[in-house]
Amino acid sequence: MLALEPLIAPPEYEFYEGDEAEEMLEKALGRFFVLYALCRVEYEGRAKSELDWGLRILISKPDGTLLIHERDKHKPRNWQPPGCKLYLLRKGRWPVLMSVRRRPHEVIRVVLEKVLALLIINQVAREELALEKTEADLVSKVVREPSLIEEGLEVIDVEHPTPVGTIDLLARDGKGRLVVCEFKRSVAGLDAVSQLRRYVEQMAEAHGREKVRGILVAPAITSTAMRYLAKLGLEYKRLT
Amino acid sequence: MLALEPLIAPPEYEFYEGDEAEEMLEKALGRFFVLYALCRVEYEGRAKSELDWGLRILISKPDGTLLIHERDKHKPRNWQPPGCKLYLLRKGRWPVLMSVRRRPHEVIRVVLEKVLALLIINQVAREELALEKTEADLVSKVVREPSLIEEGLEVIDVEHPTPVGTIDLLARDGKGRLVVCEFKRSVAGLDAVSQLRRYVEQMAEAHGREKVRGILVAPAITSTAMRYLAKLGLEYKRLT
DNA sequence: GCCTAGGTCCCGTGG
DNA sequence: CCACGGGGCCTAGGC
Repeated sequence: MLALEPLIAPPEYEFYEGDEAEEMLEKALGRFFVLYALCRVEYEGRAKSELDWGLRILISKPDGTLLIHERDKHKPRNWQPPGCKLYLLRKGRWPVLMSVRRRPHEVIRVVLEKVLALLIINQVAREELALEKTEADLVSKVVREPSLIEEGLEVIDVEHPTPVGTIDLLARDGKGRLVVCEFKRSVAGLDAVSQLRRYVEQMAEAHGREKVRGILVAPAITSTAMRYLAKLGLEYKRLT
Repeated sequence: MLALEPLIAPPEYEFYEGDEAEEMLEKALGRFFVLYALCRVEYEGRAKSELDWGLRILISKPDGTLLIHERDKHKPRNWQPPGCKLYLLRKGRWPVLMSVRRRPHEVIRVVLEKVLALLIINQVAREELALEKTEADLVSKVVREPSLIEEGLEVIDVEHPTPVGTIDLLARDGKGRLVVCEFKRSVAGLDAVSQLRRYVEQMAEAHGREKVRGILVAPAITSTAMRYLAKLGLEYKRLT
């Protein structure tokens, strides 16, 4: 049985470079692999960055995803999304991993000085079903039980398309007025109010402003958003 | 010299479990480590998910970041941001890695059936300086050269605070009118128009609508956004 | 701590 | 293919 011990804290003075490193990486291309290496990283595309020599963790997935992580933070320091192509080339004595995205055109080059660890993985789980409490769940809750917003409400449509975007839920109240509902699963901010306003004014064009109400439905709302909402004659309904 | 070979494609029938696995993981806690394991993942917090038994890659950083990657996609399947606490516990014969976030309260539990590989890393690069072409760069370009927007423009303020958000750039035109500029580094959409409108109307309250112009500055704009913009009497200036 | 806004956002969905 | 909007968004910056 192969010991897993060597996987624990490989001493820093052990590594591969040059031809040796290139050979190892050749086996990895197209597979799921994790690389721990001393490298330089250049990115150019919509934005641009350069990372000087440093020890980094690189993850490459067969779907074209590339992630370059440093010591801190959730987000990778540099990355490439699925669909990109990975190439192995040479720059002087250094092997270089190059990932290319077509649209928009973006390139990452990882120049490898020392490969400290390479883990090539044969099998990784794919996406499976998993439940979540999303905004859509909140909407369907209201579709089933419109009185959660207010008594006498009647649902007309969900995901209702307009020239200025899609209305989460469209309804009619007890007095026959249209009710535009915008849902937020979390704290609603200024952007949510602006969104709701766009939809309300769009509907008002056909029906008249006095015949249209707008309700922001969310578990909470920021104070500035609340003030802005009130000023526009729109409403807020707390719903968790 | 420790061979790196064992790091390459460890056969699937080699693994640690139970006590052995727990011992290995104890050494890893608090360090930067990469784990390849057969595991089950439960997440509960703002949302909720459950992943059935599967082979996954788990990255844990000393800053509390936890990332659980599957075969595809850029984003981790489950994660925890920096600042979370990681604990190692036991559930029956299974070691469990539990990561806890305080606010909002969120928990991830990774139940470990088999540890196939564990890479504990001593040193990883931290954030370094790196240039980028951001929206801020676009703004400063205009601050230095206001004629890029139009002749006779005079910059009054940048990052100008208002009760409904922060105006990217505030200026005065040749005819003494206020000019509110909203910048987008990429294609501007409906949201950008709504944002600009909020600011323009805010400034109009003090100065009168006819004394205030609003310009959306971006390399491109969607057609729906352009229509909405025109309807509101706002302007678009292409700038890359 | 709250709140705003950007991001190489990614990602799904619908036209 | 574009475009819109959500996200457990994350992250930075201001107050």
